[in-house]
Parts: sequence; structure tokens; C-alpha cells
Amino acid sequence: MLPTPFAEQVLDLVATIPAGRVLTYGDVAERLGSRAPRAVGTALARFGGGAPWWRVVRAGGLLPPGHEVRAAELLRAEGIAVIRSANGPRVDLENYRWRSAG
DNA sequence: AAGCTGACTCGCT
DNA sequence: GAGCGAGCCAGCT
Repeated sequence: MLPTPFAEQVLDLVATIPAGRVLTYGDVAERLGSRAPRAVGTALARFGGGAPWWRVVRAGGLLPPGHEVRAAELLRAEGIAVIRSANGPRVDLENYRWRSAG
């Protein structure tokens, strides 16, 4: 399967996220002028292999379902503190959320 | 063309 | 703070 144009946009943007910073699915979608965070997740699920998918987290800083452990390790390796909560591991968006345009 | 599914999000309890 | 339900968009069958 070839990446859809939307998926390519997602991968391209995710690739620009600096190490030590994170973005939410909603942020990625919004930066692409879209309102489909779910499509962002799908794109990373299918084609995220070559992109820093762990820098994309759910709203509230929650890690991607089914990839919490893997993402937590990679994030910690970049200096991002992963906090454990009942609903899953999460990062502090206030401190690590990436803002390239303010 | 119509319907189903999904690495989501927001509002309420 | 944590759990449940409805809403939205893009892709696939």
C-alpha cells in the first residue's frame, strides 16, 4: 500500500518534530488544515515506521494505545519525563508540547 | 454511492 | 482524576 496524500503530509510533519518535543494527533491534524486526528493515527499506524511516531501523543499527553511501553522508552531516551497514570502513561504537554509558530 | 472502522477528542457523571 | 458516550474526518470494502 502506498501512503495516501494525507498520510504523506502527516509523516512529513511528524518528521519535523524535534527530539524532546511532542505533538498531539489533534495538533498534527490542525496543522495540516484538517479535523481528522483519527486519520493521523491511522496514517502513523500504517506508515509511521519511518517517522518518529512516538512524538505524537493523544490529547492530554496520553501515549498511543498498544504502544505505551515502546513510546515511553523512546520518549524517556529523549529526555521527556513519562508520568504514570491509571488511564495510562502520559507526558506533560505544558512542558514538552512543540510549538513552531508560537 | 453507502456503510463500516479506526494509534482521536470533547463533554458529562 | 477516571470512566462512558456521542461527534467528526479520511480511507477501504
